[in-house]
Amino acid sequence: MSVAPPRPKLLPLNALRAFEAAARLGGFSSAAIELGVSAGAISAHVKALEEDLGAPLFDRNARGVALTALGQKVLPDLTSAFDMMGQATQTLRTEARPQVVHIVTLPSIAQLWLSPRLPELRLAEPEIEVSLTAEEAPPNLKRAPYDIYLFFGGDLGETVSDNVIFPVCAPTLAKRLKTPEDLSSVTCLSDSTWFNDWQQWTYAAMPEQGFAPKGPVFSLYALAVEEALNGAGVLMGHSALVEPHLKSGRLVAPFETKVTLPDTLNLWCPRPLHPRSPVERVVRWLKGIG
Amino acid sequence: MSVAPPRPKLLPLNALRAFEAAARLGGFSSAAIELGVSAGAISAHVKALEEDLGAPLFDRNARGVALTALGQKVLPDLTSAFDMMGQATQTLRTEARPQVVHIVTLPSIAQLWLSPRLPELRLAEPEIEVSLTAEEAPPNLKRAPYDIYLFFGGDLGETVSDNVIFPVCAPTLAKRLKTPEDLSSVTCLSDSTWFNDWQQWTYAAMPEQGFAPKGPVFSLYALAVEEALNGAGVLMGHSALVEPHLKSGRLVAPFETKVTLPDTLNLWCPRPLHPRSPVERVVRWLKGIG
DNA sequence: AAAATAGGGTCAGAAAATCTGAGCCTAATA
DNA sequence: TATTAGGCTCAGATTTTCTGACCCTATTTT
Repeated sequence: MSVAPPRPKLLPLNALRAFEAAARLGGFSSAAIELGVSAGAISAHVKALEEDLGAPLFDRNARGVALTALGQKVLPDLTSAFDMMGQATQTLRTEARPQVVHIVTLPSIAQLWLSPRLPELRLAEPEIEVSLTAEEAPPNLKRAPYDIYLFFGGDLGETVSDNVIFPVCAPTLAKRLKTPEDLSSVTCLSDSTWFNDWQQWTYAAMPEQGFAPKGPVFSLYALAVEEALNGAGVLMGHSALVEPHLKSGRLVAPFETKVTLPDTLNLWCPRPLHPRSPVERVVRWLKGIG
Repeated sequence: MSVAPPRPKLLPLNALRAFEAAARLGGFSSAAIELGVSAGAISAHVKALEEDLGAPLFDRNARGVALTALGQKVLPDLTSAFDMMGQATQTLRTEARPQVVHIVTLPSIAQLWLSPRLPELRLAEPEIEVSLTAEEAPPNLKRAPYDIYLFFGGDLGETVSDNVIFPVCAPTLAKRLKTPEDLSSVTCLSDSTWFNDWQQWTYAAMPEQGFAPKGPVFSLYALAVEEALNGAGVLMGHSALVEPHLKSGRLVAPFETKVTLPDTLNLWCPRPLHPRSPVERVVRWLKGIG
């Protein structure tokens, strides 16, 4: 027996959160993404926690980390605690400003689909405030402070819009495109996260030929749309996202073939919808415009 | 409807903890004590939280703060969440180092009662490590990382030692004290938190006379004991705390009258005791020496 | 009525925490 | 043999948090 140093401090909440995320997601880098910090920050938090405790929580391998028995034992409780905390803070936020509806979606949807339609909502529901956040991937449902998630694919939620793709371009460029095979002679604009779109469509339009798009790759779909409007090349259009430009005639679809992707645009809400609540009203409106 | 600024950040955990403590304890200063920071820190945390939320959590009055309806609504959930978190972290700590037993008690008990007896425990249970923390008041049971609480009074737990008080002093000084009335002619040492002891005892020893002790007041009982050993005055001795000195003869009790206070030294454990666990073994030992 | 007390607010400066970014390491894969 | 994925470390920068001193207001006490 010995007398340990006095004053066992409480464990730091932020370090616990880092550990919980790393343990739940199975790695420091995933945790870093979820919490929006660098992996080094997670590593430091976990290390601090382990030093506080005097026992390791992870076994480190070159290929990643694995929970120790200790880590496995406490993870479920810790996760529940943080879930509960997330629930409570969400309630707090909702009660504090009930008129604000927090939507999170892809940057492209935010900019090309939702944003142009918001004035209409503003007219229909003047007392509702929409907070719109763009994320490349849907954040943790139980933790993040959003009321409405709008992403392609996933099992949750219900379809708001089909995901139909087909090439589009400026009218001037369209004159040079008679058949799909002509695509190999022009610049093809791509979005980095949807690079496969070209494969998908050309497989349907000209199944007997391989096709590799030649042209710049954009990290933001909206940038690619901008370039297409400028006549810089042919873009694989997503129906929901290019529809306004098709209507206005600034973009045209040179080919007949359209491919419907299985990953539709889905809407889901982590919390129950109260009838006539602002969230419910926005959801209803979103379903209506899909 | 309007589009609010993007990226609603998660609410800061530490600010939530500050708010929860302030709300539960009914004031910023109490929260500051519980969390071991200054009141200004709590104030800042709550303010930050309110700004994040865009709604007040407290109504400020000159005499203190009162929860708003919003604050009242979310407090129970938040408290549960933090309780759960405390529970989880406690499990974590216990599992990480099962051989460590965390005891929290008054500085006087730690120094004068427990510390001298620890070598005995060290012999009896060599593989147990005791972490001993001194606090003026018992910390929040559900949150603080202690296994054993040892304080005077309170409704919880069970008595480990009676609380009997009577004047003590160095033998040389004792010669000048024949009757309790002689106390008015000598220096009376007091402990600031137990200042009433003199009242209690003199009421029993000489009920017909008022008595106000003249002499220095110490913030630490152990300091007062030290002074008494030096012959600097008469101290109101607590049986458990001066017993070793009485045995060794370095202090003597000049009067017969002893007063048993209702606030006994109580031991309690916030968590269930597992048979033969380190905590259970230390508890058994503590009860044995009381 | 004046003084003392209790509880908060605010501010500047100080201290501590946290984060990043670059480079290193290891094992698995190509 | 590269390359990749995943982590580690460290220094330095940034942000958060804390303190301590001061002010303010309403009770309570004198």
